[in-house]
Amino acid sequence: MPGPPKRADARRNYERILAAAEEEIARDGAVASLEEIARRAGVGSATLHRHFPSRRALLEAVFHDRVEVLCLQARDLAGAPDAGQALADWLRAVAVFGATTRGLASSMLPGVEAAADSDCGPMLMTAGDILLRRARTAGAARPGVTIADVLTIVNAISLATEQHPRAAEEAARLTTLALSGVVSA
Amino acid sequence: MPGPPKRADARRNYERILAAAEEEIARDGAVASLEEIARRAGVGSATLHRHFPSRRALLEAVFHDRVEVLCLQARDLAGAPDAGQALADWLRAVAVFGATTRGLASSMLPGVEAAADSDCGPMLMTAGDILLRRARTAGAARPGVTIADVLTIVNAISLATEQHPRAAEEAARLTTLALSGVVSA
DNA sequence: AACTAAAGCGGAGGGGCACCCCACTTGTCA
DNA sequence: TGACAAGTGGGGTGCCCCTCCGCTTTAGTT
Repeated sequence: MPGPPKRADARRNYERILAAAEEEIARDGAVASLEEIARRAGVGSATLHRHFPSRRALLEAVFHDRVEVLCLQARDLAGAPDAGQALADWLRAVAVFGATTRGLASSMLPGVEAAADSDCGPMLMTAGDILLRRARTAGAARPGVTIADVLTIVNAISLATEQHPRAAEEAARLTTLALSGVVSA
Repeated sequence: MPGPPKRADARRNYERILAAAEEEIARDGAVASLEEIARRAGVGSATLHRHFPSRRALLEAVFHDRVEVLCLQARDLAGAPDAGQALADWLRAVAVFGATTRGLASSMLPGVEAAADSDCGPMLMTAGDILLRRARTAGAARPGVTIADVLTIVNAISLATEQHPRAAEEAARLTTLALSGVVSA
C-alpha cells in the first residue's frame, strides 16, 4: 500500500529488501525469516518493518509483478476460440505458478490480516472473471460457480502440491481433475 | 509412534499433555505454542518434547481418535446403495471435518517431517479406497483417479476454507464442486 | 520393607525470531 | 549552506523451540 517511498536512499533500501526477500522466499517459502531478509539486504530490521508493516505486505510486493504477468496471460486467452479450454488452461497456469512459487499460495489464503493491503487476490479475480464469463455464455462452465470458488480451489491445490517433487506436473494434473470432476453421482 | 509410555506417572503426563494440546490447538490451530501446552498441562517443556518428538507427532496423536471415527463412517457407507453418492458424502464429511477442526488440514500436508510417524493420512486412504473402488466398478468414478488424488484435493479445500466464517458449509460446497467438475471442456 | 537401577522429570540456558523505541544520520529544498 | 523532516539501525523485550543434565519417582527384587 505505501508504495515505493520518496527519498532516494529509502527507495534504494526498499528495492534491496525486495530483492533479498525474493531470494529468501524462494528458498524458505512464506515463512522466511524477516530478520534474515533484512540482514541480506544490508539494512536494519526496523527499516524492513517500516517499509513493509506486515509479512503479508512484503509477500504481496514480492509477488505483485509475477501475478500481473498471469493476468496478462488471461487477457490473451480471452480471444481464444474455445472458451472452456481457455479457462482451463489459464487455471492450470495459475495452479502451476502457485505450486512452483514457494510461499505464494499460502499468502493468498484469507488470513487474519487480509483486509486492507490485499492486492494479488483481487487482481487474479478480475482477470479470471472475464474467462469464466466467456466460458459460461459458451455453455462450457457450470452456472452458479463464481471465479472466487474456482480460484479458491486452484489455490488450495497449489498449496497442497507445493512440496511435491514434481510440483508443477502434480498441480496441473489435480487442477484438471478438479475442473472436470471425479464422480458422476 | 512411541504410543502411551509405560510408567504410571509418564502415562498420566502423556494424557495431560494430550488434553491441554486439544484445547490449545482448537484455539490456535496447528501453530499453537508448545510451551503454552506444556504450561497448561502442568509439565516441563522437556517432558512434552520427550513424549512428542515433533509438533507433527503431537498433532497426529490429538487427531487420531477423530480420524478413526471418519474411517468407521466410511465402512458404514460401504454398504450404501448408490456407490457414487456414498463416496461423495464421505468426502464431504472429510472436508467439513478438516475445515472445522483447526490445524488438522495443515498437519495432513506432506511436510518435511512426514515420513516415519505419519498415521492419519494412511488411515483415511485405506478407508476411502474402499469407497472409491466401489464407485469405480459402479461406473460412478472416473477411472485413473486414485484415492490419494481425491483426498489431496479435499484436504486442500479444508485448508483453504478453514478460516471462512461458515467453514463447514463452504468446505462442503467446494468439495461438491470439485467432485462434479466446473468446466465441461 | 528396603534397595537399586532404570525411567522419567523439569528448570535453566542457548539460539532464533518479530517487533518497537529512540538517539542519530542523511537527503532535500529554500 | 543551513535547517528540518525523513529515514535509519542497534539494541531491547518478549516469545518461541529445543536440549542438556542433575534430581525425583517408579517398579521390580530380595
